[in-house]
Amino acid sequence: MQVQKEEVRNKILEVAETEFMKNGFQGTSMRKISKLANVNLGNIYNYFSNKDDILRTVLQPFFKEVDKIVQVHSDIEDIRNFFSIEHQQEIIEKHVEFITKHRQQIYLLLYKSQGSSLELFRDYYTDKETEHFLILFQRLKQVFPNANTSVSDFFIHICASWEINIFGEIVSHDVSTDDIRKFIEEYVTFSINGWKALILE
Amino acid sequence: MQVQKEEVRNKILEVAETEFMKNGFQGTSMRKISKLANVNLGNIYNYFSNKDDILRTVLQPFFKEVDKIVQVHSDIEDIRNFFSIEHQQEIIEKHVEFITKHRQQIYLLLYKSQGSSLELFRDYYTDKETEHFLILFQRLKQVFPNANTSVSDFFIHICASWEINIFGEIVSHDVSTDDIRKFIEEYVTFSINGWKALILE
Amino acid sequence: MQVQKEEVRNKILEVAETEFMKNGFQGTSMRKISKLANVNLGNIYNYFSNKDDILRTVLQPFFKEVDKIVQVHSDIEDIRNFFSIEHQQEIIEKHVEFITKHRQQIYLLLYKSQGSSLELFRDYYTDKETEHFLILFQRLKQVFPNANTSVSDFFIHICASWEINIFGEIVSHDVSTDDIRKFIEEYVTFSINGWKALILE
Amino acid sequence: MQVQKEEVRNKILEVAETEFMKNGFQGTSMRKISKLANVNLGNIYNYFSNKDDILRTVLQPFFKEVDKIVQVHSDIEDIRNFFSIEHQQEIIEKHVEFITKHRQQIYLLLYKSQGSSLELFRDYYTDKETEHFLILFQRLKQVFPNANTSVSDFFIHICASWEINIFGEIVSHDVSTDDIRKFIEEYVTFSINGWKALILE
DNA sequence: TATGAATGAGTCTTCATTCAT
DNA sequence: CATGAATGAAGACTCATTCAT
Repeated sequence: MQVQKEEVRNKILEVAETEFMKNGFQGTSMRKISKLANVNLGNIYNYFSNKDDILRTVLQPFFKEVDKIVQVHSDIEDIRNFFSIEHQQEIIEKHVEFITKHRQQIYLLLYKSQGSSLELFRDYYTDKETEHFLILFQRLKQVFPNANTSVSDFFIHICASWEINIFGEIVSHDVSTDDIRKFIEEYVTFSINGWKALILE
Repeated sequence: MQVQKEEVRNKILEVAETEFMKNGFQGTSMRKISKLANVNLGNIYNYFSNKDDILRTVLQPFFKEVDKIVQVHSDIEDIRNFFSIEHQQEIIEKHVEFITKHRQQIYLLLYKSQGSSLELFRDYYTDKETEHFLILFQRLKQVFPNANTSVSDFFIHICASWEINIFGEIVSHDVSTDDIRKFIEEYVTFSINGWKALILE
Repeated sequence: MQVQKEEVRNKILEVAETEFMKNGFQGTSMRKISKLANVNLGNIYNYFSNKDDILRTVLQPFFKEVDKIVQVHSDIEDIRNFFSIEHQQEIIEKHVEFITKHRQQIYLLLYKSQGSSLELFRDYYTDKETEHFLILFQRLKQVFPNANTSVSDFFIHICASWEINIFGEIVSHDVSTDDIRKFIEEYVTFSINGWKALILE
Repeated sequence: MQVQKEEVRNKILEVAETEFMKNGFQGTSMRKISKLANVNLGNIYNYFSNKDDILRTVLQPFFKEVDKIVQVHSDIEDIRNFFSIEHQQEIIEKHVEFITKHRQQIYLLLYKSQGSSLELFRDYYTDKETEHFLILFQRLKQVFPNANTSVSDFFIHICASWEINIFGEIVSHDVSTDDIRKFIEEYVTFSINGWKALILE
């Protein structure tokens, strides 16, 4: 009984996730979920309180980890290491691991959640990331007093947004892990030297 | 008479654009357009064949220019000048001009066209941009045979996507022209040095 | 065309009124109205904005007159005439005329509007009536200073409520006009002597 | 065990009564009763055969006594005493006692039972009361052959209905016992003199 | 060209009740 | 007795589009 129940619940979530990804939140009807999951329409409401709840539940495992990732940036103990390739690699490795794990959810959240209560997640996350970039800059100023930290807020915002965009692109394109790794190296080289040029001269 | 008709047509387009931007393509009903435009619901179908057609027409002036912009990169007569700040400035200045002019349409297209036939425009445009990046690279190789042009396709794709994302961020945030200019300088400095690091060493 | 339209509209109202009276507001579904009126369900919403709107429209002719009736009491120019049988007859005659005219609507409003925005009409009307009774009493005190006007507010409330109840009973029972007239005489005799006993001793 | 079961049963009835009174019979769902009573939805059907049954059970203690009250009028041993204030006081005192005791049930029955099998109780009760009024009149005629007992049936019906309406008003307005008593005196004075005027002259 | 009524399938959600366990 | 999943119909309302006039 308990097993059967979990089965139905999971079937609903599974079907919903697929459909949301294919046709978006607004483009997916409860009827369709009901039919594809082979679960009586009304019965769905014994498992979830409404359509939005299904989406939130689909994304639950993702949200549980997303905060951890966001906090990674704060743990900058030695800012001097920040520009080291190793450190960057490490950070991004964690991100990519995260991305690979939640590929589908990220895609759903970034591109297919319009009309749901989560449609503003992208902005929320961009703002969070921007905050971390700014904290990073304050630390930098303390350690390198001569650094030019007058970079415009909007550029920082753009960079934060870029990161999320990168996540989006990765999850949109089914890039192989190897390609991701190659890409990371390029990205790190690219941005470290970009930042250096902006800040240190 | 013809003038009157144009008025009706334009009123529909105007209202539709506003509503699409506010509530998205799927979130906007023909009824609402009809009411807000003060044009009879059935009559709308004398001007446009369906809802999707309205969106496409709204974005028509934008599409007319977008190809020009896309082709800008191809006109690289002297690739040696490519890394010059002046040239980059010029290119991006054109982009910003374009962005400022079509701010609304870009926003609509990037964030609010889900459910329409244009929902894949972002991908289409990214691909176009990626192509241009690749052409640029071939030219580069011809001129600087020693350049390391083994940058991964995915990274190039990411950069093309970044550009579109930047467009999206700009049109999403009502940045002042001055801030845009400051931002461009930073962006150019940042990316030129990023590319240098990737390619020339 | 215009004629046909009115026909449909009236058919909806007619069917709705009948069904509301039979099964109450809550007990009547839009589907049923649609079927019985032979009007496409969605099309009903071209005529009325929602179910409640239908009820309100059904009762509109009633509401237009109800305020007139309510104000009748205020026009007491000569309070000395108040207890005269003629005056009472006149007042109630007007009421009965009103009741006979809007028999169905009153029934609907008093007994079958639960769940609609009009479900509190009975209370609203009772309060209005109570107000008028109280005004009447102030006038009485001015003219007959020795009158005992210490009748409890609740009793006055009960009498106001009684009136409405009488309306309800009349419309519930298809009483003939003759019987109504006979009843009025009895009611007037009964209540005038009741009030005399309460007030004048 | 048996005690526990009684608890469950009572909890259901208690919650149902509250909800029926708040939102009416139709406006209360089994789900809500289940949740508020903390009793499994399906399990409710082990105690009651359906929603209507719950309402009927809620009102059972009331119905058990209502017949006694109705019969009070029949026990007129000496019709000569009928108009005595003492006797009327006594009768109505009993009614008020009854009302105070079953305040909630009366309210539920009179105003909130639409859609249930008891929605016609008001009519049933009015008819019963009317019968008693008529019996009373026959007795009166026997004792006072000169009395004018040609009062219209409808007026009697109205008076019976008035009583029920008074019950309704009392239970609707949380009148204090003192106010009820004051009101009764007024009511008795009022109606006795009303009847006198109608019958004895 | 303009009207707005008509269509029919669609939206999400809730209902009372039943059933296997 | 208790559970809570299952059922199937129903709830009000909206949709893009078509059509006769």
